Amino acid sequence: MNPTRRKILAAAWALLEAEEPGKVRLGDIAKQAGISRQALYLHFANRAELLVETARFIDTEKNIDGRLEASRKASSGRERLRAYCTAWAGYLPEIQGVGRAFMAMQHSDEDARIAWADRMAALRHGCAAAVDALAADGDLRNGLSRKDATDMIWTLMSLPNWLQLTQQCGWTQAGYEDWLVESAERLLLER
Amino acid sequence: MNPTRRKILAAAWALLEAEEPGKVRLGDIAKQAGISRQALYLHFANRAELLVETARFIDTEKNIDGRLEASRKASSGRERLRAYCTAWAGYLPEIQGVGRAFMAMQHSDEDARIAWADRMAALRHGCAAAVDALAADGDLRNGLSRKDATDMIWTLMSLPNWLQLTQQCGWTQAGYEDWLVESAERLLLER
DNA sequence: TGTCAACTTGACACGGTGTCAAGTTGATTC
DNA sequence: GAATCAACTTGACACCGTGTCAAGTTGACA
Repeated sequence: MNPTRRKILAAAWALLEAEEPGKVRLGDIAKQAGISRQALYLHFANRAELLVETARFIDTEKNIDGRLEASRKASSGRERLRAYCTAWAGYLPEIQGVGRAFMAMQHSDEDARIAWADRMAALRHGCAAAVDALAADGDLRNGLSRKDATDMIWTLMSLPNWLQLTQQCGWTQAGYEDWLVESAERLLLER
Repeated sequence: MNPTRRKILAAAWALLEAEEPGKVRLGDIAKQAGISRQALYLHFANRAELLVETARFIDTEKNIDGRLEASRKASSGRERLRAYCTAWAGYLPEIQGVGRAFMAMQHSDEDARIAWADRMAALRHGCAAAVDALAADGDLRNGLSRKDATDMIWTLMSLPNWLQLTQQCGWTQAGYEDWLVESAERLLLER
């Protein structure tokens, strides 16, 4: 990868983790990367695109796809649900900075809205796959449709929920993980 | 109440319900109220204060306090939990416009952040009271602390969750209400 | 007639994004 | 050694919404 581009993405990543993500300006990122603000526009069309690429950058650096993909190998639906929940729970703290920056832009920038929605759609596909595996095992709660089950767990896993529990309620990351797995099972499985 | 003030609040309310709340400008509200943009500042110091007062306005117009208070009268903890969940579920669609406007400001405006946090703190107090009632009845799930139970249900009830389920997943309001009550019970109660 | 409060019109500063234009610099190529 | 080219710099500026300031206008009431 282009070294300047890499410097910019690393700077964006670092700042979004360190500061209030909604308050990180493009000028701050440029300064952190050691270039001029205008040079950013030689590599990214606008703020939204920079955020998208930063998210992709983190994905590859942290091998996110591989981690999430691993849950596919689970033998049972229940096992798959657990694996997917823990993989996502481990992913969330990595991208929370970018995620919050996206959320801050949602209301003003259409591109940002779409980009974040895409990302959440990918998460939902994984949820749907886990639910399908549960249904195939006959483990899905009686009277619960696959769609509703998918919607529920997808909502449970959302970034705002993670933020509220870990940032506002003071839960540890481990506590959040346990809660997510257990809640998913309580809401989806027959007991 | 001062008639101009009332006109402004009604205009803000109407616009926040009708449009994308993050995109409603003060000028739009003024025009809708039939006054100049500057006249807004004769009644409210800034955007955040206008939103706060709009929320209070809706509260009194819809008798929100009374509705939420009614859940206190429940005889059992379980009944109280149900009543609080349904009361809040009925409240959410009323203030979703203002709520979204607040959420859009969270990242840029400290006043807005605090105002919304206050509101959510009030919701949490209600959650804690319901959890206490459950605990008094011995109905709280084994091994679940009151704080964790409160955090869980408080998070479940959040506006982002309502938005995701009803706006993105296409759930009906009734579907959301049923889900909230049932999920609260599944997560908090034994068995 | 005079006063006062509520409101209007119009101008402007501020901050962050994104654009435009005119350099500078260093490596490559003839 | 001169020309070229891409990457970058500096500096200016337009746009948008918020919030401020100043100078009118209007209508009620004394």
